[in-house]
Amino acid sequence: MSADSATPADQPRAEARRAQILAAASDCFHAHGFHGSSISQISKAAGMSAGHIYHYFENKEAIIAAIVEQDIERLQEMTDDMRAAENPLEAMMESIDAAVAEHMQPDHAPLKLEIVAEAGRNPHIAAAVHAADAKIMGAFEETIGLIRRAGGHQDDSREIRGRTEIISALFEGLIARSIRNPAIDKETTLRIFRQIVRDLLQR
Amino acid sequence: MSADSATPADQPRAEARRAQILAAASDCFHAHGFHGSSISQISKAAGMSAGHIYHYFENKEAIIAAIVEQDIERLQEMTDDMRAAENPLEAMMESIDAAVAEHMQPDHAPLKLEIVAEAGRNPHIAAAVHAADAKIMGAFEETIGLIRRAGGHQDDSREIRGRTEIISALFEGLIARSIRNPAIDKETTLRIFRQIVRDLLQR
DNA sequence: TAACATAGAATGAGCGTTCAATCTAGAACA
DNA sequence: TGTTCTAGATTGAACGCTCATTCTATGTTA
Repeated sequence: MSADSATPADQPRAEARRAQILAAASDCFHAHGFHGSSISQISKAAGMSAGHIYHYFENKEAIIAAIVEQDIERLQEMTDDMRAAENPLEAMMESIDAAVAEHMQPDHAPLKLEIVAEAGRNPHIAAAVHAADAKIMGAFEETIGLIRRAGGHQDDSREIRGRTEIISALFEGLIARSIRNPAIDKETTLRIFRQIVRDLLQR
Repeated sequence: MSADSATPADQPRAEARRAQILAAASDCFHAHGFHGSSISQISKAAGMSAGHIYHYFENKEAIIAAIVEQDIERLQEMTDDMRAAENPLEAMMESIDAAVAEHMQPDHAPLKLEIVAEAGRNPHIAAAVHAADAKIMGAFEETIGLIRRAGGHQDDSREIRGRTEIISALFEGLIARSIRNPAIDKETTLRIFRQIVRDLLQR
C-alpha cells in the first residue's frame, strides 16, 4: 500500500488545471453569461476536452460556485488592508474610487448581477453566495465598527450592520445603474456617493 | 360557444392575446428566469400552442423587451402621483416603505437583476432598458427637482441628476442585498435608508 | 369567398453529461 | 540499467434531451 498518499507532484498539477478552467470559465461567463456559455466553449478556452472538465468540477454549477468563492478572497484582502491601516477611515475613503470604478466596469458588471439573480433561484448557487456574503460582510462590519468607535460612537451591532448593509447596497446598486444608464455622470455620482459613505462612517 | 368569459370586445382581441402571453411569460420568468423558461412552458401557461406565440412576438427577446416597457408604466404612475401631491417630499417618504418592500420581494428580485444583467450583454434588451430608464429617470428627476426647489435649494441639473442616481442605486442595491443576505435586518436597514433619502432630498 | 387565428408536428442545432478507450509518466522490479 | 506495471490524465464520440423557431394544415369569422 502506498501510505504516502496522493503523489506530491499531483497536487500542484491538479490545482493548476482547476485554475485554468476557472480562468477560462470566468472569461466565458463575463462575455456571454452563465447560461450563454457552454461547457464546450469553456473547454475550448481552457485548452482541454469537454469531458475532462468533469474531472475537476462536478457540474457547471460547481464552476460558478468556485468563482464566487474565489471572488470574495480579493474583497477580504481589501478590508483586511483597511483595518490594518493607520487611519482606517481615510483608507476606506481612498479605496472607494477604485472600488467603484471596478464595480462599474462594463465587462464585469453583468456577471456580478447575474450571479445574484441566479442565487435567487438556484439553491446551490444561493448556498455559495450566502456563505461568501456572510464572510465578507463580517469583515466589512468589523472594519466599519472600528472606524465608528475611533470616531467616538457607541453603536450597537444592529446599527453597524445596518450601515454596512446600506454601503454595500450602494456599491451593488451602482453596478446596476452603470448598465441601465451608461451615460451616467460618474464624477457627480461619485462625489455624492463619497459624501454619503463619509456620513455613514463618521456622523 | 360564444360565451367567452374574459374578452367580450372584438377589436382588441389581438391585444388581449398579447397581454395573455405577457402575463404568462412574466410568471414563468419570475419563477425560472429568462433562460430557464422555454417558449413551450410559456405557451402552456398562456393556454396556447408554442408556435402561436410567434404570431404576436418576433422572438423570445421581444417578450422580455415588452415586459420591460410594461414595468415602467407602473413606476411612472408612482412618480406622477408624488409630483401631484400636496407635499411631494412627504409623499415620497411615505411611498418608500412600500417601494422597498416590493423591490425586496423574493419572488420578484431575481428577474429585476437578471434583466439588467441581460441588458449588459444583449443589445436588444439593452435598447429597451435604456429607453425605459431614460423615461423613468426623467420623471424621477422632475419630482426630486421639485422637492429640492420647494426646500429652497438651487441646484444645477447635474446635482439633481446625481442625487436621483444615488437614490435609484440604493433601491436597486437593496434588491441585490435581499438576495445575498436573506436574513437582513429590514427594520434597521430601512431606517438608515430613509434617513439618507431625506438628507438627499432636503439637506 | 378571403383573411386571419390557431394547433401541432417537424427541424436542426446545441445542450450538459457520461463513458469506454487511449495516453503518459513515474514506480517497481529484474 | 532497461522493462514492465499501473494509476491518473485526457480524449472525443455518443446519449438523450430540450430548445427556439418554422411550416403546414385546419378552424373560425365576417
